[in-house]
Amino acid sequence: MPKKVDHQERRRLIADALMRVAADQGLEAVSLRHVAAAAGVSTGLVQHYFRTKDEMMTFALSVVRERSRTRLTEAIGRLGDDPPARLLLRTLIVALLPLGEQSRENGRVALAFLAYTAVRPEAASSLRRDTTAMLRFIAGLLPGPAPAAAAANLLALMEGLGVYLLCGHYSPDQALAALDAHLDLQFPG
Amino acid sequence: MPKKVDHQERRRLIADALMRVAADQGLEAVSLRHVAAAAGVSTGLVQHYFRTKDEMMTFALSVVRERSRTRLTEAIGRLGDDPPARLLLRTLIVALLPLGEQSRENGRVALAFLAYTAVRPEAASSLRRDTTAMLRFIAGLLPGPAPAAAAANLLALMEGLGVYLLCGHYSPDQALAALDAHLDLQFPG
DNA sequence: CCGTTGGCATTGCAGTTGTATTGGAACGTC
DNA sequence: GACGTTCCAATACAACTGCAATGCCAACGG
Repeated sequence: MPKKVDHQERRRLIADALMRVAADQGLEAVSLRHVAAAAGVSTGLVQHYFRTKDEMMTFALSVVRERSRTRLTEAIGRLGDDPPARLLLRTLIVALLPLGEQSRENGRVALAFLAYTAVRPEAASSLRRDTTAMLRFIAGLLPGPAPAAAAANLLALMEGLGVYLLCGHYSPDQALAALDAHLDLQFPG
Repeated sequence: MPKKVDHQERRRLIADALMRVAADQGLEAVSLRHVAAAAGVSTGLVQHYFRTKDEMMTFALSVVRERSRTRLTEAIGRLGDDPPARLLLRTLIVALLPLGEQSRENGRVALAFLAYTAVRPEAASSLRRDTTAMLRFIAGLLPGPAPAAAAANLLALMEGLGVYLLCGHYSPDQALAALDAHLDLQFPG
């Protein structure tokens, strides 16, 4: 059975093209042909690696999540061992906010998928798991009497800042100022 | 020139149908025919009142904004004169959060439009004006040395809570707890 | 060396899309 | 009552969609 190409790599290449299309024309513009054209391949190839469009979408969503995860672990890794909680949290959030150019692209796609999953509950479970994991992690770092509520607070703040950044309602400076103001409240002294 | 029907009312009826479709199948499912079917009218009628699909979308977006505005002013109106700042802010935010059933529907459409405008900058300006107006209003109510940052903070928190509520990541109780925790920080004493 | 198998391009198809066009019914104005 | 205008339904059309079917080509196992 001859197998020369790396299946996973091809899928990732296609998902990349999908994200490029989705990032600057929206998820509605994502079609087999558009994605294939953006990837510089034939639609047959796309069909070969994804039996259905939904399969392709699901995979692309997993790539989006993976990218965020990667950015997060790298940023935290750069901090060294046992950083102070406030710095750790700030780094975590800054890493996930769409501040740079390619993180903006990722964010746009993530926002599109958010609206997408709001309508397709079967695809929402993975995202939900991500946020509950984040919630637990953040709650473990926060001082105060009610870390769970404070964690939900901080995570929602991050999400809102991300949305407003993507839509151009907030400037990066504004967003960071708001974040720091919040951390000032959360870490008194 | 015979004019028997109320132009604005018809447009609103169509926009209602559009929002119903968008709320439970997403914006991608919004087509002239679907909207017409949901409204129980012919596609010709839809075309008669909106020369193009984009015109229909833009109008629907304005209806979404208007609905939020109405809910907001009604909730604040119920408060009477000169309510304490914290109560006023909480009421404002609770009114805009997708907690009830029909406010969830509105929220879903709003979220879909958020992703929509993230890709079509020409449609984003009205939303941007809304948030800057909100920012100014909230900043005027907040104590502390940096009300602007605190306002951006609070508004982003609201947006994030809304998103997580719509996606089912947060329960209403969680969201309200997070909100109150934040207000506790913002209004010490 | 040859058949089999995976990789991929091409084409076809039925269904949906936005929009333009056509036609007629209902109505106010003269 | 005739006329013009508005309202709306029906249909036509080209472009696009997801998907299936087909066929060619290279590569590997026997």
